[in-house]
Amino acid sequence: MIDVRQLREHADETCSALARRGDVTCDSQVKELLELDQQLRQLTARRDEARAKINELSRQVGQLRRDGNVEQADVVQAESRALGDEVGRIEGEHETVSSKMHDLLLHIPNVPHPDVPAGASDDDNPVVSGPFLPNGGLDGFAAHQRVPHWEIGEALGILDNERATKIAASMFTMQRGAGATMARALCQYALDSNADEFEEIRPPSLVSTATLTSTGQLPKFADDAYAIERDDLWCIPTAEVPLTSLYGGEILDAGNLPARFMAYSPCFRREAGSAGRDTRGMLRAHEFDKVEILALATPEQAPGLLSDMVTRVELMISSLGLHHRVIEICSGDLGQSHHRSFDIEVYAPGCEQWLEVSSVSWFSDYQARRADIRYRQVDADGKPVKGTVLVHTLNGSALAVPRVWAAILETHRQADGIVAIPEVLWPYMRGLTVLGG
RNA sequence: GGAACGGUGGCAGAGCGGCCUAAUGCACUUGUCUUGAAAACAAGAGACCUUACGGGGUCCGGGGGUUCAAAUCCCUCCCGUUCCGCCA
Repeated sequence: MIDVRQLREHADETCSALARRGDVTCDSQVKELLELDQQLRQLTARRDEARAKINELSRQVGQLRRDGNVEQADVVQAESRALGDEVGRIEGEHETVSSKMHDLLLHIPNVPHPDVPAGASDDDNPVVSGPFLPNGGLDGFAAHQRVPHWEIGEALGILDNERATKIAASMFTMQRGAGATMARALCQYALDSNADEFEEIRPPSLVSTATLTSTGQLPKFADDAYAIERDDLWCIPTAEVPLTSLYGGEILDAGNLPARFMAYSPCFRREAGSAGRDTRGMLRAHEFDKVEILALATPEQAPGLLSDMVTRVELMISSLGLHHRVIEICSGDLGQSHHRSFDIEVYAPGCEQWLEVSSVSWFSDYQARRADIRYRQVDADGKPVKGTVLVHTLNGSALAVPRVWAAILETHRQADGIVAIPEVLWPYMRGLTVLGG
């Protein structure tokens, strides 16, 4: 959520920053929020005043009873009871206003970073690095690379989506043999490559409603997540969800920032809005594996971490011999919680499209406010400063398995139909260096 | 899943309707003393909301209730420990 105090004091700036998203509802939402905020503060003041009076009167009642002055005690008691009723009424109003306000806050998006390029949709996202393609560009791929991975996978017996559909449902995938090994190798490789700075976590794959709300998936995108209603749990759509909430409700020491985590996890997505799209192969599935990297940082550390994380993903993709480009998400295409965001896309010559394999994002304090993750600052002498500050959160996929797996099949397919496994994966392949050899 | 007992400040741990504005100990911070440190002594110290910056309010696992008044009584949910059952 955005900062109500910031909004109150700099309403115009916030509104015009939000307007860059091109979402017309923001303006009225902000106005309504400010009104509710005003009401809430008045109600709080009235309630606190009445409560202070009750506390005072109750103290008197206790004293009077101890002194044996029953008559006077009854009088004061009656006065206090009347005030108690008054407090009850105010609290009722308070509750109504504050829940309205909270609901609104959960729907108002984050303020874009000033450097986010202007644009209306994903057509306006500029390429900021690359494209890194073979000589000849998109025409530089050989004919034997222009086979879609679902055909390659089936021919080599390493992809069996038909049976995945039989035992689960459509849009589930299944790799077999060396294909399954390579899927796992990719995770292992991604974890090992980031272990220099990121602590490995193996988080729960099911989380509570509160946890899924902290990262912004709820309440707005409930249809996209798998719910286990009987136990009031949700399947995580990404390890970002448990990792962000790792320190939810806690106060960290500035000395421990940035705190960096990485996790392998399965990811579950209902893909409610995209039925019938990308149904073939590995481009879109209800369940897939991913290694996520995430950082909790001070506002000062955040920009450097953002570019570091993008660079890490680029290096990983290059080391697999894949062709990529980095695009920046423009103001009109930015996700609700995002402050600034970059996508890393890999070119898949077989299905002839750029595949989004990672999205690295900076959330400013938007998620931290929801999840209540703060830190204590230290002064020049290293002594703790009074008060607390919200952390900034950043995250991105270090490696999303299915699309990378698909791009490897297509990019490294040789003239003989066999796929060369990238050398960096060899240590994890039990001696295999090719698929289908 | 069944039973019993628990959840209090950074930690440990008392309190079981009103002098709780939460004891005490440890840890912490600042003074005094000291060349410096330790020890001793003294004082202080949390979070959140609000403020006319004097204050005021909220927080004893969460929520609800009883009461003039709740850490304390009642209901409910969550979490923990131990025993039983079941399992990997």
